[in-house]
Amino acid sequence: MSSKNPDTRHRILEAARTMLEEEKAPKVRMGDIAKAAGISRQALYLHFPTRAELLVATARFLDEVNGADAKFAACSEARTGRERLDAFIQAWGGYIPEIYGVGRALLAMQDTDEAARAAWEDRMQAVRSGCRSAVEMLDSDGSLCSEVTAERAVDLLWTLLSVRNWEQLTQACGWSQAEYVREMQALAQRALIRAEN
Amino acid sequence: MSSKNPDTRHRILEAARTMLEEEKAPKVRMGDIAKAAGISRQALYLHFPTRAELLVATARFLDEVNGADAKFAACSEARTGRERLDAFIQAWGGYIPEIYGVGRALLAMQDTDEAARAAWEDRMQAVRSGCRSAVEMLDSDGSLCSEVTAERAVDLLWTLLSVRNWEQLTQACGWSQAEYVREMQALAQRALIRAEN
DNA sequence: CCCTTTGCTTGACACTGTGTAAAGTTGACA
DNA sequence: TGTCAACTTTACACAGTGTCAAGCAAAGGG
Repeated sequence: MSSKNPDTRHRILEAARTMLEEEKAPKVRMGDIAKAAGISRQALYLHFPTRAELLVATARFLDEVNGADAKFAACSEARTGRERLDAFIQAWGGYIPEIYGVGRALLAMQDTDEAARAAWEDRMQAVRSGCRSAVEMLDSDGSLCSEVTAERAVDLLWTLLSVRNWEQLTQACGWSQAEYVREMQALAQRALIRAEN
Repeated sequence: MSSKNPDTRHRILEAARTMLEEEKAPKVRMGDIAKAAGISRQALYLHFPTRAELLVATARFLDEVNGADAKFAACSEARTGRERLDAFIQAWGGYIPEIYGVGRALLAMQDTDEAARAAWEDRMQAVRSGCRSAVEMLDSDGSLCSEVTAERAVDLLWTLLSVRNWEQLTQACGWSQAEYVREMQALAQRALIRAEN
């Protein structure tokens, strides 16, 4: 639509990706990204009208580069609910650190920018639908814990796997990624899967 | 130290409390609070040097007014680990909505303001120590799930009970406060308590 | 009754970051 | 040679935080 040189656009996205990988993603400014892309701030606005839109585009770009969709899709090859749950949590454990920086930046502006909030929510639908498919399989499997409805279980799982949780457990509690994934697999199993009696 | 009229200070805190109770706490500005307190913006800065410090003071004020400490302390009267876990989750379920607004405001600026981040973390120590005492009792009780260490369980519980989770489940998933507390009690029990065999 | 201090007021302003506007430059292409 | 597209530079509006300086009004002591 409004974009000009697709090459420049690509350079911007690459620059944004690199910048936003770093620790302090929410502090990355438009000017920083422009400088890293080797263009002026105004040229940046020619390609992306707002910061939120640039961040969203970067998130999409990241997903594309990392083949996020394919990784999630691969989970549906699992043949039991339990396997799918594990596969999904594993996939998610790899996904979150990939988009962590951009996600943090987007989340940080969600209070002031409704578009950013909606965009991030939209982004998270991939994760949420992964939760849903895992839980549905548990349900049809008969392995879903009888004390929880499928709908409830989706919400719970989705919340357990939110970026915020990841953040809290890795940063404040010092958990490693591997620990986190393992622990969440165990937690989800204990909380969602019918106890074998 | 720097404070002048303690009466004015109190009026400010009351005004801040009221303003921050509302939906869009992170958007509440210094000027808004000053106006609500019936003073000028500059007078506000005479009492609280930064926005972060005002928010922290407001949080403390809220805790005091609501007798938060007493409510958490009452949990230790429980005589079994299970009871204490339930009592604590119940207390927490009442606490979070009380400080929700201020907490949201503080969390929203944690990326740009290190002081705000540290202050909120500090505030959350009350909740975290509640988690610790509940888990410790489960542990000495013999009712803690054998698959998880006590330290791990504290981290997990703390994360389950974070404001962000509350937020996600109530806002995005439409859960009510009562549902949330009930469901978290159940989840914590399934995830942390040894299965009766 | 004056005089000082205290607590606040008003008005101006620096600073940061986003986003807009306008005019100038450069290179490709016809 | 002329024109168009993509980008540049400079300037600026706007919002919000925090600072500074001068003024004012009331309380209280000499």
